[in-house]
Amino acid sequence: MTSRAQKTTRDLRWHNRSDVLTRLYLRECTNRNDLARASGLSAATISNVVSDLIADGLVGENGSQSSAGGRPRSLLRVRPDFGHVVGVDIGETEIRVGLFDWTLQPVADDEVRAVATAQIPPHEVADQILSEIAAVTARAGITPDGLLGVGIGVPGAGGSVIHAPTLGWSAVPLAGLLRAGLGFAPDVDNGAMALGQAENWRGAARGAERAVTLLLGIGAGGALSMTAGPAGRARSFTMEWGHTVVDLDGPTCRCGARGCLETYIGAEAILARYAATSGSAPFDGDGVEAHLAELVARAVKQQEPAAGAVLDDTARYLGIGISNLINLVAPDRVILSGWAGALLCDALLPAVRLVVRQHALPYLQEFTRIEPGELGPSATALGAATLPVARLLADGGRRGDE
Amino acid sequence: MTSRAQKTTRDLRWHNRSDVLTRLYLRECTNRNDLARASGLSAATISNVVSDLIADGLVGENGSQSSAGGRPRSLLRVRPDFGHVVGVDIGETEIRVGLFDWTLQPVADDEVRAVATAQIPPHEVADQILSEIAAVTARAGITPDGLLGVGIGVPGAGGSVIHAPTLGWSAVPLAGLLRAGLGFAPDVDNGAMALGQAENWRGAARGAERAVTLLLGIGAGGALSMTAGPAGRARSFTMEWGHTVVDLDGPTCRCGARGCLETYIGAEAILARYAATSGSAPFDGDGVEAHLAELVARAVKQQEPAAGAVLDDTARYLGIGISNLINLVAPDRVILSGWAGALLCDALLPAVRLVVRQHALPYLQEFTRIEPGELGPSATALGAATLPVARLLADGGRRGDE
DNA sequence: CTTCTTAGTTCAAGACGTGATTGAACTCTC
DNA sequence: GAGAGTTCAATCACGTCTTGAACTAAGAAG
Repeated sequence: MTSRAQKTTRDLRWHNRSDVLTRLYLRECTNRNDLARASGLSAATISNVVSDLIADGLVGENGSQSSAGGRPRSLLRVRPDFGHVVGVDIGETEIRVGLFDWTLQPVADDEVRAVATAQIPPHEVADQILSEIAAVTARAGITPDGLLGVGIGVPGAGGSVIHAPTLGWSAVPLAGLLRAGLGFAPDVDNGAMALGQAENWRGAARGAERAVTLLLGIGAGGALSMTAGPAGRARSFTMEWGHTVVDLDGPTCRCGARGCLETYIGAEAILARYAATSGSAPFDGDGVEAHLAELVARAVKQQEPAAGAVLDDTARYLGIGISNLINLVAPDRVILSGWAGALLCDALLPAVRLVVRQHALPYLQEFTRIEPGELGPSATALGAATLPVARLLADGGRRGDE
Repeated sequence: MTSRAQKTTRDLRWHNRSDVLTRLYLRECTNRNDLARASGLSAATISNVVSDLIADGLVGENGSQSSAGGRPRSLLRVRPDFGHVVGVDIGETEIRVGLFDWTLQPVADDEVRAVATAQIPPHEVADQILSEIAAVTARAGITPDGLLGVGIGVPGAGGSVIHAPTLGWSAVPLAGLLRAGLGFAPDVDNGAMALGQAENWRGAARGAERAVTLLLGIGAGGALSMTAGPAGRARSFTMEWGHTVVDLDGPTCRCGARGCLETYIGAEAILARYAATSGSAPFDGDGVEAHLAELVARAVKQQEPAAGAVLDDTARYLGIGISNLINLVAPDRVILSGWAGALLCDALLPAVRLVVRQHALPYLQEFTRIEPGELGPSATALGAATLPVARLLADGGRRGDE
């Protein structure tokens, strides 16, 4: 109930420390002078804070840079060897576990385990996660309790209890299930949101003030992350974009409503539409990714009009769905991600942009750029890894005991 | 560019002052002890801050309240006589100017001037506003330059330049136009957002963490306001809800797209639908409010099936539009306001709630309450008046010169 | 070698919040 | 009805913070 903003003079220091550390982490600043200018703090304070950060091993001096005829600036950089984090991506068909240093450089190849997550009870999912974490850390010669944190991206809503309709999870205390095995509580949150944060820090949403990250796959999730103006910390929330109605009398969606966007741009919906128009065998639910990839390939080669038509329609639906988002939340960046997003982007992006230009309100779309995600297939695991790092940055790099 | 969060120990004080003042203003706390508990500050600090606030005339002691066998608590209350604010509602057909004390109690009847705001140039609108402000303040024996601030709600997006499609405004520097006449810059922002803030403070959205306020009229605007968790300040933004597509192949909207929600639930759209089904004379564009009121009356009396059917459809469209919002931003409160909202609420609310129950995702709608606005016909002017007050609270009650 | 320029540190001063202590105001019980 | 108990509020010494100014460090230019 009591507000967690800084109250005492001591909190003030932690706040400033967090500010400085975050700027260094995001590489907005590389020396003490920059930091002073950007943060509005005095050079004296920067000096104090930076020496604390160096003493704690979070930051290091890394050579120097000559300045126009004066003492050279000593370059400051976050030290990758401060510690490691793990990112876990819980998908519908697999669990992917990545190990990164805390600057988000991968340290080992991801551990990927095929698991029908929706068909086994949550506590077994938790066990699988623990064993994969043990495997990936062992392979890198680290013990799990030496980690700075573990982040977990789920296809649902975050909090202490997880609701994830696609997994059939309702009020699952995932963090609690993992706490005992890890020795500390992991950071669990929506995968799209986590991915959005990763794109914000290192990917296609760098510099955006209000970015929407869309996760296209079998479903269509989304997350809005706002840097919240010059004052506040970044703030994100999840959007069930796939379950917004774009056709009052459209087909029935698995959520029960009619005409949800997902029934038009979900991977299975696209394949079903193709099967219907091309007269080919109806899609049987297996190997969605491969089928969609083939469909896109055919359309690109322009050998098959039916494939092209299906993708044209998809572009229209996508564009309308994105236009709705633009009119509602006025993002300055829209990132298309997820495995289906990656497949569709090359072929569809120009068409989608055109549809948006026709549908979204001009004064809103004017500032909106629509871009493909830049973070590749393990993007969501990387995104999940940002969760504990974000907490670390917000705390100014405080370890548990300090 | 430099972040405006508190850096120096002095900013810390202003921050705490703002916190305390806001709690008193919103009547979350009524005495020093409450304040200490709620804010997390020590009793000593509360004591200091409160005496500052009293010395500055922002807060007064107002009797006392017996405590369980001890010294009675002295009741603290924000002093209405600290100053006045003006709220201006720029509608499509009229300008309404209200004078309030800074606790938002009306001081004089609103000045209302019928102005076809879309048909005269912005600088004339500005002149009209200035003369109405002069009139309403003169009537209360106040001079405009003694005001704490002036807030202006526009049907569009805020900032230093206003975009308001319904008025045909594009990049109008309204604040600049008014600055010279007022002697200070007014706070200009979206009307729905301002209204949302008012409902948040004094109306149907009290206590909500994430409230969506919908402004129903000829168009359909919306605003999302978040209290942003325990740490941050409230944060709001505008949504062009009326221009989200709910029917891919629906009728063409004035924005150019097809199947916008506005073409189903806009007041004129409802009347057009009625004219079409009842075979009565097509709506001629004049006296929208009266026509809609009559339609609702007929439906309620159940004398005319056509009227009832039109409203049933309207409830369905409204419900779907609201469900989309719930799935996207997961509000815990949805407020239906605006003149059309007021007319429709009594008749439609149960039906709307039912539609939402069927369409929105269960785990999201579970926490969402849909309520009519509580603030009456001058709600938007009142909302506009919250704009300068919000700034005052955020500054801890700092006047310009301090 | 001296002077200039820029980067970073040190130090005293001013401001803040806190806990402990004290004072104030009222109720309850004997 | 007087003292004990209780609750509210103000005061003060202390530790911590940021800041501006003075100062040191380190290289460039002349």
